[in-house]
Amino acid sequence: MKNMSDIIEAYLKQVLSQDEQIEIKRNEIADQFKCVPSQINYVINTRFTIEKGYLVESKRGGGGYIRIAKVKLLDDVEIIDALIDLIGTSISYNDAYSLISRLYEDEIISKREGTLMLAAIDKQTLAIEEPRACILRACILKSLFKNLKYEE
Amino acid sequence: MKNMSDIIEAYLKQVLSQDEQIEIKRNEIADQFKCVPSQINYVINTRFTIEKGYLVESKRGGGGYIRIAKVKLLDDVEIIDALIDLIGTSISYNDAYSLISRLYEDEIISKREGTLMLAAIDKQTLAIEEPRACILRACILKSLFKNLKYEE
DNA sequence: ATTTTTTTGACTAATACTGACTATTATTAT
DNA sequence: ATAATAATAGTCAGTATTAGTCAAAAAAAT
Repeated sequence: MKNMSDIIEAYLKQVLSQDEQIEIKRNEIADQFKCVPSQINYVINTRFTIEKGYLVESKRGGGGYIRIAKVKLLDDVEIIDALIDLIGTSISYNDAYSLISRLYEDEIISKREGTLMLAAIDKQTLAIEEPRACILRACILKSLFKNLKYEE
Repeated sequence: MKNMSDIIEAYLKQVLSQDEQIEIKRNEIADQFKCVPSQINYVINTRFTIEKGYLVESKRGGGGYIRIAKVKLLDDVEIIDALIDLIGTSISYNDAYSLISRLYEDEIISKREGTLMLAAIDKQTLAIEEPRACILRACILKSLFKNLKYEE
């Protein structure tokens, strides 16, 4: 007998194998598996991450839900992962520019997407002093790059 | 779509898809959906905001009404400028989400561009506490939107 | 023995629903 | 004309219904 998180994971994936996306009620699943509701969050946070190819959205309040969708990982995942490693925890605008250029040259992003990325991380936009701007820039850039890995 | 507010929203939008603007009687809609009249206000205040592209007018007293109109802007630049104005100096993630959705619905940006924009401004990405995150988010979003106005 | 993963629950946050009270406008009575 | 009444819509705060967070305890793996 595996642990409960694995069982819930398997159950959700089994349902997902039939539909492209599923909508669950956190409390219902928790009841079904006799666990506390927050364990559903644990399962989702550890097993249905974007890195593993899932997109999760939710809404609270009456009629609330958690929606899990399977996304298609693209071919360029390895290149992107390599670039994410290069970003590290801090990166200058110029180095970021190089990485974005690289994505454009490899035809992973369009010119317009590249321009948008640059707009998001330039010095004037971030409007803070240097050591912290580089850290923030790295966070934003990594988030942008991660999102390039999947489709839909 | 399980909760009443979503159902009422969908109904109103369906009627709006046929006419440019609609005029409803609050009590009639409340009767129709078996809810209290103030729920109609709730739906309007949460779903038919100016950020989402709607204009609402009303009149009380005999012959009173609530009029909902889909705002129509002329060209892309105008829409973008209007949205930049709405950003102001500080904006929550949810409000930003509405604005980006708006650009997508108006076919000014692709889905992937929208996803990238969201990735650049989400809470986890910015990784700072709330008052300052909203300010930073506004800076980034304005920079992104401004870039949409120029094509190469 | 130590580290990692899982489980738990108290607390927090977001969204939806309700009803009593208020505000405005139109109509009717004086 | 003015005042009273009827017919609307608005506000706000309280309750209900969800989901999220976080850190401690427990269990499992190393």
